[in-house]
Amino acid sequence: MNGKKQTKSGRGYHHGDLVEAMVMAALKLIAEFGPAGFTFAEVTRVVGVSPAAPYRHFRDRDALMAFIAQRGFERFTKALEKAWNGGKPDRLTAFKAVGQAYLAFARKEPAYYAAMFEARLSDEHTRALALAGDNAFSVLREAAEVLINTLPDKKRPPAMMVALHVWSMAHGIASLFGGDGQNRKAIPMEPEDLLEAGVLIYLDGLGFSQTP
Amino acid sequence: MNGKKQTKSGRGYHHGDLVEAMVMAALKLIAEFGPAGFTFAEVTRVVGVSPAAPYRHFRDRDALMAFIAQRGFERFTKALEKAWNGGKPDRLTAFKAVGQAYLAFARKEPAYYAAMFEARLSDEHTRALALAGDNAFSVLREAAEVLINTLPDKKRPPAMMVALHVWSMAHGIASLFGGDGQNRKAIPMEPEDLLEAGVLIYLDGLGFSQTP
DNA sequence: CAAATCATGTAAAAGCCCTTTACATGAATG
DNA sequence: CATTCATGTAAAGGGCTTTTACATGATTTG
Repeated sequence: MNGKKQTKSGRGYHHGDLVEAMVMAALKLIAEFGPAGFTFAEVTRVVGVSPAAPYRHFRDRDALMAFIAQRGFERFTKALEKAWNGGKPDRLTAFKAVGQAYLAFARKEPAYYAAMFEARLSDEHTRALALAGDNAFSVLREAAEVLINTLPDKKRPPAMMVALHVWSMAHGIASLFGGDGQNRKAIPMEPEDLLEAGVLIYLDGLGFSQTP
Repeated sequence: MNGKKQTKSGRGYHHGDLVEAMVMAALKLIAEFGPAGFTFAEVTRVVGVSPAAPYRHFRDRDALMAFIAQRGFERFTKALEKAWNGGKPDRLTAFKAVGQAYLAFARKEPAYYAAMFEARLSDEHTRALALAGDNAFSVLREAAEVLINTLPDKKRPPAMMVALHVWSMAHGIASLFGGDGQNRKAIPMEPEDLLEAGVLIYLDGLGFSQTP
C-alpha cells in the first residue's frame, strides 16, 4: 500500500526516510528565508527527530545544502534540455525557450536555485558541484552552437561566448528581479519579458534579423 | 599627529572609533569568507573589544551588514559616475566604461559587492537600502538615455530597458565569473572582455553599428 | 576647574545551535 | 532465533547572540 515504511502519524524509533524528509523541510525553509535562513536544528524539529539524527546522513549543514544543490542542478539540466527539445520546432524558437526555462526554474524552484547559486558552500563542495553545473551549462552551450551554425562562417562568434552572454543575462535577471518575494527589485515588466527582449536584441546584434 | 584618539598599542577603556574598526574588520572577513562567513563575536575579537560592545552601535549583525552595504552603494554610485564622466569623450565609449566600472568594482571591492548583493538582509534593511541602490542604477539609466538618443526615433527602445539589460548582464557576469577566488567558475576569457563583447553585440542589435 | 551627565565599554548570564560520544532500538541477515 | 548493522536518542561541551547591571572616562556646564 505504502511505498516505503509505516507512516502512522506517530512514527516509531526509526523515521523511514529521514534524508528525503530533511531535504523537503530544508527546501521549504530556504524558499521562505533564504539559504542562510534555517538552522540544522530547526530542520530536525520540523521533521521530528533529535538534533543528532541527521548526522547519520549528512556530515553537517553544508552537506545537506550541497546535496540539495546537486539535485537542483540535475533538475535544472533536465528543464533546460526539455526546453531545447532538440532544437525544435526551429533553432531560434528553441534557443529562446531555453532562456525562458532558465527564468522559469528560478521562479518555480527558488529554493533549489538559491541552494545552487546563493549558498556559499565550501571549496570542497563547490568543486564537487562543478560537474553538475557544467552539465547544465552544456545544454545552453550546445544550443548556442547549433543556433550560430546558421550564420555565415565569417560572422560566426564562438558558441561558448554566446552561451556565456545569455547565461549571464538570465542569471543576472533571475538574481536581481526573479524570485517571488523579498529581494526582488521592482521593475516595470516581467523578468521573462525582459530576458526575451534582451536575447532578441543580442541575437540581432549577432546577425539574426528579427524580420527576415 | 593622529587623526582621532590615542592609538597606543594597548588602547584604554574606550576604543575611539569602534564603528570604523568593526566595518574594516568585517570587510576583511567578508572578502575572505563571504557575507555569511563571519560572526559578530569574531569581529569583536579581531577588534579587541568585548562581545557586547558593538551593540552600542549596531542593533545586530545584520545592521552592521546593512551599514556596509549602504556605504558600498555610495561608493559604487561614485565609481559609475566617474566612469560615465558626463558622456565624454563620446557617449558610446563612456557607456562601455560604465559597464567596465561595474565589473571593476565587483573585482576590487568584493566585500562591499557581497554585502550589497549577496547578503540576505531583512525586508526592513532591504527597503532602507533601496534608495541607495536606485541611485546607482540611475547612473546607468541616464547613461543609457543619453546613448540611445543618438538613435532615430523609430528605432529607439526604452532607456530603462536598455539599462536593465546591461545591468543584468554585468551583474550576472560579476556573480558567476567575477570576484577573485573560490566561487568563480573558470571561463576562457576575462570577465571584463566577456562583458565588453556582450555589450558591443547588444548595442549592435540596437542599431549602433560597430563600423560606421 | 570641578561636578554632573552622557556615551561607550565590560562582565556575567540565559538561551540557542552545532557537534560528538556512548547508548538504544529494531530491521536485515544467516 | 541470534547476530549484526543501520539508524535514532540522550547528554554534554563549546561557541554565538543578546540582554542587564555596572564601570569608565569624555564632555558639558555652573
